[in-house]
Formats: sequence, structure tokens, C-alpha cells
Amino acid sequence: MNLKELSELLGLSQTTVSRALNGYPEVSEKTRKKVEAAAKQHNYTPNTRARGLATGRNHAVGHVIPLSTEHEVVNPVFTDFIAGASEVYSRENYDMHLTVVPDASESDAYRKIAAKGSVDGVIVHGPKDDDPRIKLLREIGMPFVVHGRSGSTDEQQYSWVDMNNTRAFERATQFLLDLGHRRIGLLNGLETMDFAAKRRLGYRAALEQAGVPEDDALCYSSEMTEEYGFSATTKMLALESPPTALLASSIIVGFGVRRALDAADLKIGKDVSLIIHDDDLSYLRNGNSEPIYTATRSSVRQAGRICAEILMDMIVNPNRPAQHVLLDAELIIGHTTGPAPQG
Amino acid sequence: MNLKELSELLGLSQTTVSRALNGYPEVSEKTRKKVEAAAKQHNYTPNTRARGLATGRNHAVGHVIPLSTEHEVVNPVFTDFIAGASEVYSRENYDMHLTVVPDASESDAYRKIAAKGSVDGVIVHGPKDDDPRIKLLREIGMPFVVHGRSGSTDEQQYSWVDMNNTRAFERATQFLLDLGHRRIGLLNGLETMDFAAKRRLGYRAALEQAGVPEDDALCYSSEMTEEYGFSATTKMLALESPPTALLASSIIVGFGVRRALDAADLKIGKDVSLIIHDDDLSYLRNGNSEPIYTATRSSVRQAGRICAEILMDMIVNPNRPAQHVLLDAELIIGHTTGPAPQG
DNA sequence: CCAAACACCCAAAGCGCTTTGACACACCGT
DNA sequence: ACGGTGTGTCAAAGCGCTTTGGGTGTTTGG
Repeated sequence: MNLKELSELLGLSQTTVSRALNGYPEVSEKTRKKVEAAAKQHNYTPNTRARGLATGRNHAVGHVIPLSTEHEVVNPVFTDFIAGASEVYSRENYDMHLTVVPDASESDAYRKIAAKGSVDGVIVHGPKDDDPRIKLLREIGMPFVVHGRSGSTDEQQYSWVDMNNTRAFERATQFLLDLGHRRIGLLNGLETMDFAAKRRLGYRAALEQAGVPEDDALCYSSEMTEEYGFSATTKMLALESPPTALLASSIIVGFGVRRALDAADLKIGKDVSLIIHDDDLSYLRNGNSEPIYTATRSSVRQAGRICAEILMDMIVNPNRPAQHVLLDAELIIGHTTGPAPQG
Repeated sequence: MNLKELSELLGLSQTTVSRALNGYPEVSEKTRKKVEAAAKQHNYTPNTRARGLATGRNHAVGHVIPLSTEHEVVNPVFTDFIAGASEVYSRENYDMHLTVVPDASESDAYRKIAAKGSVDGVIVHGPKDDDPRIKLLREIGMPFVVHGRSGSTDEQQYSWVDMNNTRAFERATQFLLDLGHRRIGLLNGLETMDFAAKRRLGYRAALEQAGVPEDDALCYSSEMTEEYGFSATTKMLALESPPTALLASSIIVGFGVRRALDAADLKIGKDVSLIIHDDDLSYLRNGNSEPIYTATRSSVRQAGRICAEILMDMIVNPNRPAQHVLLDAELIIGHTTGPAPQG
């Protein structure tokens, strides 16, 4: 069923039917009702392509998700981010396009997306320090919002939604220091990523403030897998003076830490304390009523919602100034932290 | 840069430029080269909407991913499935559209997608027994392939890519029986889902063949979260005669099992054996060189690739008969299984 | 009672592309 | 010299929609 058929069926012109459906005031309530009823009955929905061509607007946004070429890994936070974003897209009747690209060629990917002209805006995932994509997108003039920030790039120049990574890891480290821990291991994400770099900064700041020297043997940086949590922990436990506390960048890494402690017959929360960062993923909840792991928590799904909302707004309202949202993580106390063992 | 501008720039007609770019034989090699060079130089890519309108083909496929309304959960296997599918989409220059819908309204979602006409085919995720969507899609005449199968619906009638869930869980159960286990707990996924129903069947078949009665107190079915693994295991351990082995439907559930055993001071692989199903997710690898958990393994990423390939084929080649791929899971031996403890 | 105002509705143009049907031009053999 | 055969190119139609710029009838104010 297309517009022409529907209008013939109603004995009206295409113009009138289109206007009725799009809420223009020039059409009487009576005909509008009639048209809407017929549209529903015949399951008419305007053809996206045609509408896009005519209006120049697509009612669609793109997500470009980077696939780590090195590790062939795609971050599980995307599912929840996307679930959050989808909520607002479906409310606003927008479509979502997904492109997975090996990060090397990402700039090209954006350029191509722009040229194809099938989306009204994009969300940028996984920004690095001084990320070229944000320059590129501004150049092209495509609305975009970044999930996270891009280190040295001027933050006022683009819209972003980020979690306060520095603050979160500073607080977590401080918390461990307050419990008497002095040897605190960091199982960070890839520090080429902005979020991980910022977490490192927070960790460092807290140590410095407490006058505890940073020890490279306690600082790891990698793709955040379970295996990584296991192997990094195992290595640290083998040190002459092993850590009494660990800071892990995700719950999955935390699972690996648990397994390593388990294997070493160390009791978590007693022999070794652990704080994770908890993205509050639906499939990887950190406990239901009561938290399992002590954690810095910030919902990535919520971030997805906010990103999408800002993007929608930018599309409708192109010359509004850039918007910035900095979400604060909460520190929640679970069963994996305790005072530093005496020794 | 659009076709008109490019053709004017070259002093050629739009027809010729279009034909040159689309590989038609009516244009000389010399002009083709010239046109292609200019297109590259000016970063010209045909506008998707316009091309779609003109050809009736979109070079796009849709994924409708169900969001469990009850649990507000979206399955992490999607990231890897999508990563796999994307490989073939980007190779074939197809776009991918994503729609997340609460499962209640899913039928509507498909109908709407069809009416909007922006994709050439769809992939159906998370089929249930006698799933109405497959009837609907056949009715509409939209090419589709199902990831999984839909129980009682005639399997010849539609294309699908599935893992042999029954066989996998039958083998796993058998393996545990062979090790002497008689009390084997099952931590299944939601048995309204076809994959989980089939796994239950396999479990049952193996028990039956060994003459071991099935015990409802050892069979759980739920959304596959870590918390579920923990709580179900904890409950089972409190039984008068607790299980000596467990079968968990995903690695995440397995993490929860580990935590519960840990809390009960039971050694995994010694006091209690565990086999998981391993979807071989990139972020949740079951060990690198050596498997951690004993598992039935089948790569969901590979399934994504195959689904996408079949769908592409169906789009190009609409009246080829339905295709079916049944992937066999391999049973890999890790460190979480051992002989049943005497007692 | 007439002009102005209003409420509804319509025909046609245009979005950027592909594709049909035709045309111009060379080149060949006879 | 002339029809025939390719080869390379083009103008124009059409995909399904929105939107511009009228048009027609019906009220209303002076």
C-alpha cells in the first residue's frame, strides 16, 4: 500500500492524505480521522526512502562501533548502550543503523556514511585521545555526539556524554587506601582509550595524595576480558610483595580476578580486596538487591539514553551549542572489600 | 557531491556516469576509468535513498532484537553475532539496521519494517516454539533467516542456522554420567525459548538412557545471568541430596556457579563438576590456549556469518529453496569436571 | 449584497538515482 | 556509396513521498 493507492481509495489527493498523516493544520479534523483510520486499517506506513528523499531527513541515526583489530573483540557494553539508545529512537520513530569497522579505517567509514546520506546523525563510540573522527565529523557537518571524551581535543567543541572516570577511580583508590591498603593493583582497560587513560589518572592522583608511590608492576592495561583478569592477577600475586587490593576496570575482569584468587586459595574481601567498575549491564548485574562486588557504578544504558536524546535534539535543532553531560559514578559497597590484612 | 554535479564536472550525462560506476558494459573502459577516478577524488557515493527508490533494492538488512520485557535484558550474544554478520555485510556493501523491541509487540515491528521498505531482508533472533514471526514474514514475502529454529513449525518451510542444542546437552550430560555423576543439576535458559527447550530435551534423553530419573528440584530455567547461576546453585546445594555436577547454559551463568561454590567452600571440578555452554564470545573467552571450563562450544560469531551469507543469497536469489545449517558443538575438556566424589 | 477572509483541497514540481528507448557516430564488407 | 553492426552516449520517465503555489467553495464584516 502506498500513498497513491491510499489516496485513490479515499477519493482524496495525495497531498491531502500526506498532510493529514503528518499533522498539518490545513486539513479538517474529520478528514484527518478518516485518513488515519484508513491508514491503520491498510497498514500504511510511508516508504522511508521516498520520504527521506523528499524531506532530506532520514529519521535515522548511525552507530559506528569499532572492532578492535588487534583482539577481534567487540565490547559487551554496546548491547546495553544500544538498548538504552533504542528506547528513545523507537519513541521518536527513528531507525538505527549499525556499522562495525576495524578501527584503522574508521575515518573512511564516517566519510562514506556521510556521503551515502542515509542517517541524520551519528554516535561516536570508543573515543581515543585526540580522536580524528571528531574533527572529521565537524568538517563534514554531520551532527554527532560522543560517548566519552577525546582527551586533548577541546571539550567545548563537540557534544559528549561521559562518566567521570577520573573521579570514580580516584574515589575507589582512596577507599582502599582508607582501609589501610598500600599495595593496590590496577587492572585497567586499554590505555589508548580515553576512558582508561582517565581512570589511570584518578588512580594516580589518589596514590599521590596519600604519598604512596605508583608501582609499574601493579599496573596492567589490556582488553577487558576474563582471561586478562585471571592472568594479570596471577602475575601480581607472584610478586615479592603482592598487592592486597585490586581495582578492575569491568565486572568481567573481576570474574577473572575471582578465579585467580580462588586458584591461589585466597579469600576475596579478606586476603585480597577488589573493587570493580560496574557498567550496570543487564546480563552482568552486580547482584540484584545487594551488590556482590564493591564497585564504582554508572549505568551505560542510561548513557545510551542521554546520548540519543542529545543527538535527536541536535538533529532537530542544528545550531544549538554543544551539550555536555558528565555522569558521576556511585561507589557501592559489596562483599569484596575489607581492611588490609596485617603483615 | 551528487550524480548531476559529477556528470557536469566530467562533461558526461548522468546516465553514462551511473553506468560507468555500476559496471555496465555499454561504456568504454577509458571513460569508466575516468569516471571512477573522479568519483574517488570527489568522494562521491550514490545517495542510498535515491538509489533504493530507483532500484527497489536497499542494500540493507534488518535485525530485530528482542528485549525481554520481563527482565529488561538484552542477550550479550548479540554483539558477537552481529560482529560476525557485519563481516559479510561490509564485504557486500550492505547496511545493517537494528530495531530493539519488547517482545510483546514484535509482530507489529516486523510488519512496520516491511511497510517502511527500508530493508531487503531480516534476521530473526530468539525464536520461540511455534513463533508467529516466521508465518508473518512468509506472508509478507520478506526474505529472512532465523538464528535458531522454532520448535513445531515445519523446518523445511524457512531458512535457519542453528546449533545442535539437543545433541550438545545430551553429550555433556552423558559425559558427566560417565564420570559417575548421578545427581546432575541443570541451569537452563528460559525454556520458552526454543534453544533452551531443546537443551532440556538432550539432558533428559541422556538421563533416560542411563536410567537416571529426572528430578525437578535439579532443573532450573531462567534468564541467563550471573546472579541466576549463583542463586540456583545455592538453592541446589541446600538440598538433602545436592548435585555433584552442574550443567550451565552459558559462561555467565557459570561465573555465578563458581561464586556459589566458592561461598560454600566447595572446590570446582573436585567437589562439584561443571559444564557450561560456551558461545565463544570475544569478551568472554573460555580461556585462550587452554579451556578453563569444560564446555560445549559453538561460535555464535560464526553463526552470524553464516546467517548473513544465507540472507544475502536469498535476497539476490529469491526463489531458491530454504537453506538449513545445523552446527555441531564440540565438547571441550577444561578444569571444571572430574569423577563424582565417593560418598 | 459584495468583498474579504477562511477552510479545504488539489496538481505538479522536485528530491537523486537507475533504466528504457533512441540517437549519433564510426567502421565494416560488398 | 550504402545498408548493417556495434559502440558510446544521452534525454526523459519513474521510484514514493513532501511541499509549493494555487484554486474552489463557504462564511463573515461593512
